[in-house]
Amino acid sequence: MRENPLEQARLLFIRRWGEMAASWGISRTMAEIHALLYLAPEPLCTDDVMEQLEVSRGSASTNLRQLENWGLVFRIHRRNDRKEYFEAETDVWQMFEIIIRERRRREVQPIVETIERCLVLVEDGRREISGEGPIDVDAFQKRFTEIREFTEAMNGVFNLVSKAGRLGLKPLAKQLARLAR
Amino acid sequence: MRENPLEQARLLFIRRWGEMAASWGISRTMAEIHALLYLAPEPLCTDDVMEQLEVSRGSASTNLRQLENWGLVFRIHRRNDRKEYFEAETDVWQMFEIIIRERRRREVQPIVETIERCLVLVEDGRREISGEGPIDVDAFQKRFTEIREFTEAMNGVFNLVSKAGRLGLKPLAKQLARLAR
DNA sequence: TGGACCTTTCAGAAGATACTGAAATGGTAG
DNA sequence: CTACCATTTCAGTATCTTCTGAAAGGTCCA
Repeated sequence: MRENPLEQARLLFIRRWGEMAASWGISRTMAEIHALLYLAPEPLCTDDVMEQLEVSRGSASTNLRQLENWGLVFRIHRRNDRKEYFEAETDVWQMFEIIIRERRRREVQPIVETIERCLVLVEDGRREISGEGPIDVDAFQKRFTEIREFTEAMNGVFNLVSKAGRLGLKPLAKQLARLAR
Repeated sequence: MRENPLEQARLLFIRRWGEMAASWGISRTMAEIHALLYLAPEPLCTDDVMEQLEVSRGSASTNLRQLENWGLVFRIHRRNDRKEYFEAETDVWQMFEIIIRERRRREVQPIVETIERCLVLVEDGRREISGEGPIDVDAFQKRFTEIREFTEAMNGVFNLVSKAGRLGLKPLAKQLARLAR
């Protein structure tokens, strides 16, 4: 089994996927579980995960739950079997959409709201110090508006890409990509 | 100073930028320093950073160096002044390009290479087990090719977006974005 | 050459994050 | 209701990351 190339590929991918996740603020184990399920030909149960990745029951449970919350993994019940099985989303475009949507909600939204708040504060400040001092309020404000414009543009780009994926327009995305060169 | 709205905005933004960074695998302090410099009307020196963010000299030095390595911050020398000053890249499109280019090089490239390697291994495995057992090699291989296609498409999209920014075609990016709705 | 001034480095400390193992909880069938 | 099986929770622990403070390293000028 150790020198079976298919098995080698499987283990290599799982390891690398976990390593990469670390630099993206995702725990190594969670990513490894995701990779394991992504490659699995059929749903796995908690004990399969524990055994294959050598993690504790607690860790497996917690991470599977989190993956489920992200919407990247589904819980499956089987008749005459109390165990729960888990299956990964295998459409990479769908995965992309899920990840972007969730990260936007959890991590981008707060900064967008902060920018809006900052712009309000800058307006307040501008009124307060009108005709006073050498402070360049315009330049200060510009830093905020530019970030806002950027996030709006990015928002749109991601919508476009995910729409392209959803409609099965993968070739279109490629086409778009080629345009850029 | 505490109730000056401009100052409030500045502190709020720095705080939030640092918090957000944590979920993206970037250290809080490094992000705060970046935000501080991004909003600063003129270059700051190490002591300014230490004072304003209440961090040690070692931390300031290390993080400034890292930001410089990323290309997000520039080191500036002044005549008749031994101190070094630091200034942030303020063009957000440029920032985006830098961040994507660096993360791609450091974090996406390894997974791409792994995928290629996996595909080679799968071909080896296919030969080895030809006409044997019930293992569905095709399905297994498909998981890898789909990720490869996806990364290629993404690559192209990012090239397009960064080109749009580079050419000053920000309105185009917005237009593209609107298309998606 | 020596001293003033700054930056970098790094060992140890602090802090954050994730994991373990076991107890508590939940749910199902007899 | 009880026994059984599986999942969840959580306090304690391990591990990894980042920070601190001080010493070492550079550089410039008198």
